[in-house]
Amino acid sequence: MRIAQPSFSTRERILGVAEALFARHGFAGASLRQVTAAAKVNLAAVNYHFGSKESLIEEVFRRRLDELNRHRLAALAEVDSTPGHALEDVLAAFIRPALEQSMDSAGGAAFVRVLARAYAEHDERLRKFLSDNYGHVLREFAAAFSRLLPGLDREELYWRLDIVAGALTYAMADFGMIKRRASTSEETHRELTAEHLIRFAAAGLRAPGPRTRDERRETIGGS
Amino acid sequence: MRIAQPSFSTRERILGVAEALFARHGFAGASLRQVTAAAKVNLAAVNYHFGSKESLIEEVFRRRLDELNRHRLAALAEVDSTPGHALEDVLAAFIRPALEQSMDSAGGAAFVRVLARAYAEHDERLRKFLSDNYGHVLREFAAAFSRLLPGLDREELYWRLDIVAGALTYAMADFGMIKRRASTSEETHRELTAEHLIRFAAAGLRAPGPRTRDERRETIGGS
DNA sequence: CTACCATTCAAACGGTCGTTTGACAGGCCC
DNA sequence: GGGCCTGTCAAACGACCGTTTGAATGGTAG
Repeated sequence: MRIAQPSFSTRERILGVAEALFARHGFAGASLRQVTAAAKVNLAAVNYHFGSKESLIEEVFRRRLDELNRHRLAALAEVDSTPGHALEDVLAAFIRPALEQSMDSAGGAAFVRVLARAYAEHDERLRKFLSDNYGHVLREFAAAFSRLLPGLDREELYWRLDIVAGALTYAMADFGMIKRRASTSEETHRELTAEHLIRFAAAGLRAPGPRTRDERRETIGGS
Repeated sequence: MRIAQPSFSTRERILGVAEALFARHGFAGASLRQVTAAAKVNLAAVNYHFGSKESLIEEVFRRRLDELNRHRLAALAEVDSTPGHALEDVLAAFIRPALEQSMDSAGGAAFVRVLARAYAEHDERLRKFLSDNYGHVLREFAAAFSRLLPGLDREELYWRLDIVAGALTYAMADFGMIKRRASTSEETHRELTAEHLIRFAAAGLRAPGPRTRDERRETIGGS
């Protein structure tokens, strides 16, 4: 596997390789020696350019999250300005940029695993860092969803968006047992994943609220 | 935080503490020295009782997964033998035991983070181990779901179950932004989570299939 | 009591870790 | 030219890692 790209600067090569190795072995599991060796740079270069391993980790996050957030907000803005847009369109604006980045050729695939790992690490420092970069995006989307789901109160909506985010994170990191068949390309697989997620999430978001439980009976009794 | 419980055997104390520390710092991040110190046992005890750190990790998994699978299958068997049971009941058999374990007082809470971490680690060895212990349970549930959703073909069902598993894992590990309020007890919070997950997942599973996309229009066009 | 066995223990093994150091090279401005 | 800043490099620092060793411990069977 090609990791180092000598045409890039030392700093960028470190970032790219670190992303790939953090994804594969975790933050604690990937050592600076592995990173610098794979990037074909000197060991001391990390501490020179980033100060510490911890700062390197943060920089790996910042680079990708800035890009993802830009794409998401741009997609949301376009959807929002389209009259008569549907719930599925807002979901697509949230889900598609993430999946696209998760399968982009230049290392984005690695990053989503890094992101999933960060969630798993459950580190408070890192969580705050993510919330700072992520929070306002999620709030904007919540507002867009709220406009399309006027019957849903705020708390109920946040519950459901939380579930959507969970399913998306899981899908991006390719955790599940659904394996891409060798016959289907990455793009096709991404498109399939996006369609399934959007369809599932739209139905889930539209589900009847907790109070009006009676409406379920007619559907349940069916078979 | 109380970790060591001197009344338990050395072996069990190591397992409990290891679970807690793996959850907090990861498999690579938690050292045997930290584990043995917190468990108040000798450093060599791990290699004596488990052979290696790797085997200790596997044992941490086996202990909890055996219990979880037993509960899930028992709940499924009871649901299956109830005439006229609903999709929500099968979902409850899948989701409730997991959430119960994730909030049980004796360290189960830590385990789900360990589980989430294992997913994130994406290690092939560990993944196979999980699939061996997990696979047949998931297949049984898939069959039960299939009976209640006769219109859904096999592949579509697996896609959706994958999404449910993702949302459940995410919810168990408490990744999301929905925070339990100080006023609500753990049990109440667990019950709320279960209800939301079940309602959301039931709607997602019942969503119209990919072929018959036209049916969505009436729902979308609404607002 | 003796012999045995499972268990615990302190100590040490070789290795790898993140970080620091000081020397060295080259471009750039004065 | 000389001084300076940026970047790279090999080497070393102390700390911590998983594992192994061999002796000590204590209960139990013969």
